[in-house]
Amino acid sequence: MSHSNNEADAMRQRRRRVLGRLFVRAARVFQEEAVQRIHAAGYAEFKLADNAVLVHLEEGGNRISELARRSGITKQGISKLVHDLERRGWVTKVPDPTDGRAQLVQYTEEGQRMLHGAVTVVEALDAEMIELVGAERGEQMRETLMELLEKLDEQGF
Amino acid sequence: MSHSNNEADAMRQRRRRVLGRLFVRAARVFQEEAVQRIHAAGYAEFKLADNAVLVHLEEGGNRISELARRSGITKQGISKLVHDLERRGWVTKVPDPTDGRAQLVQYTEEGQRMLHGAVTVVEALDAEMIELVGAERGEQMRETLMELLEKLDEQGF
DNA sequence: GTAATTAGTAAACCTGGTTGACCAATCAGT
DNA sequence: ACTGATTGGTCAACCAGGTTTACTAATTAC
Repeated sequence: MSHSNNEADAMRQRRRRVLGRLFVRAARVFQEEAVQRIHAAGYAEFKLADNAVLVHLEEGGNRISELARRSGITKQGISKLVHDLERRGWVTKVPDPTDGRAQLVQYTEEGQRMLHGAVTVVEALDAEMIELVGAERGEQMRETLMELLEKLDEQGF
Repeated sequence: MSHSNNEADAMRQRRRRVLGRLFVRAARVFQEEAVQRIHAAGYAEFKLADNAVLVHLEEGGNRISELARRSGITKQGISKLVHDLERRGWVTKVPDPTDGRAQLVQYTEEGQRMLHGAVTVVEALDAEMIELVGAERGEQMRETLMELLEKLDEQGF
């Protein structure tokens, strides 16, 4: 008799299956591995927080306040992060011709190279993970996850 | 013609489907909603970081160093967090009878009530999310996710 | 018994933010 | 054209959730 004793054991078992825990662990593993590989690809100064800006940069540049709105971080926070990214040579600020108060944050050429490298790394990691559970189940999971997020959004979560 | 212009657009589309992003967003939504509901359930002092300790506490208590190992946080970090949880009345430290250096962190009764409330909230939220995509696809996603994490673990990620 | 190890704490620091105060440019209403 | 309100951005002070470094006390290995 495997003396799995009481109800407390069963509870612990149930808690390990909760979506929240699974999402958090999966996110953490993915992010840590991605950052490590980006470092290994020659961009040792990359850090996770950079994504708050980099992910939203579009051709032509974006304003700090827009980046703040999109990323959910205060504009003061973004302002500091952009300054740091400038220092590292990955973005620059140019005056917005249409508004004298504003500045547009844009990738430098080196920044674009870095982005390209990072995207390549991330897509490879994505493919590896899908493969670990098989293409069919993996893509099914992706679709379900996307639908879940969409519904959560609709639902105001 | 919807002038979806160039390849940059396609790239942005692809990047939005990447597992990393999906995991991170799902984790964030789940956690924020769970914390909010735990607050609403009467435990306004609960914070996310508490999980690093609470999730690992077992009957009979655990040592700080053990909690540190399990949670991946330094024992100094855990030490401070435990102190804070003590202040809030949810855990106590009792001397370990088998080792004069050690102390065992245990739930107080109020702490157990809080835990029970939190678990209830989290399980309800889990069920709601599963329902949003339908029980079948939801449970399939959960199983795939669990298998993925197991394989990632085996694989040393 | 002494040396090395382990449990825990304290202090100083770092990162990734937040809030509050402010200036300069723009816009809205008259 | 003027004034008041709004918007874009920065600076400084602070905060949370950690980490590193340095240390003491108890235990274990020989």
